[in-house]
Amino acid sequence: MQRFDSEAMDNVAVKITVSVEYALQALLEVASESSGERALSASEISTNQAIPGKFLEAILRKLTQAGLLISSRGPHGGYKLAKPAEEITVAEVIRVIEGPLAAVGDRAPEATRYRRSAKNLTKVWIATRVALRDSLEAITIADIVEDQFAQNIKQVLRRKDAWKRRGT
Amino acid sequence: MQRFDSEAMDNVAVKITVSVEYALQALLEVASESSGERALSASEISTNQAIPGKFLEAILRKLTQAGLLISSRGPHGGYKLAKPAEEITVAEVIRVIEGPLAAVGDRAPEATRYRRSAKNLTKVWIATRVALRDSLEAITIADIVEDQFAQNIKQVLRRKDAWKRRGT
DNA sequence: CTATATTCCTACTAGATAAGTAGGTTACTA
DNA sequence: TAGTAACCTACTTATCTAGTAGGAATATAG
Repeated sequence: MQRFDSEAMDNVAVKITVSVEYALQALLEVASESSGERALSASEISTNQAIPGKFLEAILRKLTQAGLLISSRGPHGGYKLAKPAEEITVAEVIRVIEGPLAAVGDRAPEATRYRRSAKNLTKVWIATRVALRDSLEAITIADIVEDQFAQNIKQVLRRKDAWKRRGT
Repeated sequence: MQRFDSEAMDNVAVKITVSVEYALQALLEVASESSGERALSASEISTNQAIPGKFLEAILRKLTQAGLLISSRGPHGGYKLAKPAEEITVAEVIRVIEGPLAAVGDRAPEATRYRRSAKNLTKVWIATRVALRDSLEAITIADIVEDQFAQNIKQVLRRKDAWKRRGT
């Protein structure tokens, strides 16, 4: 199952939470059904993607309130995409579920201030945020469903070391 | 002081912790002094960079144990870089202090598995990790002290939107 | 050899966050 | 009007973050 060894691996710089995972799984499930105009219920998504039911409901509600999904109640109710899958980016989903893409302590990257020799640290955080944006804003729900990523992303995925861990 | 508004901003995808900030500030301080071969004490670093003393000590110890710093005790003791500042990358520092660069839930990106329409989600996490690596492994302590970043990083920093927040 | 400076080590803590669970309320529709 | 489904509020348990406290080991100067 290849989890990180519990020793010395407690923390991590970029942590994609399971909430974000679930949100994307749900959107992908809805997107792949959405051609038929049928609404997908929370419990269908829950069983199809193996996500705890009540937890998923909260996530779907967030996505609905943020305008990514449209919900309808009662029999044959459920969720549909509020806009084309081509227009929903991974970055957008993360921002809805977790907030800003990048933070340093609890400040925005451009709000950090350092003294003396550390003056230029802010530039590091800015560059990091840009790197993330360039990647996550370039990938849409439609791309993932259809396995049709942009050229630069495809190049990245072909790199031999991309799939290998560093260290340890 | 431009912190994130406490509403709806609790979480974040990429969180650089203050431990990592402190570690980099400390290394930068040591690097800028290190020309004179003088060792810098924890309390000097603490006051120069405004970092809580005892907290900093623990971080310096980690950096020492990981082989980034060399320590000496007693009067005139303190810390020096264990290798040239050009050979210490930001990615390396993050891995020492926090562990792996990227995690999804508590798994490594390549260890994630999804079903049905979510099959290709793993590729998203791989691409994200590569984006981070390309940025953070390209920046060294020397680059930051001297304000001499690589060309691609400099280009990124000149982009008009790099310094602006999205959303909100 | 002793006082002092400094790193090293262990333990504790308050508050926040992550990942759920439980139970009920509202709304739609057949 | 019965059942299906979304909606809402509250609670829980374990872990992590950003510290603090107090002392033990070690090197140097006089």
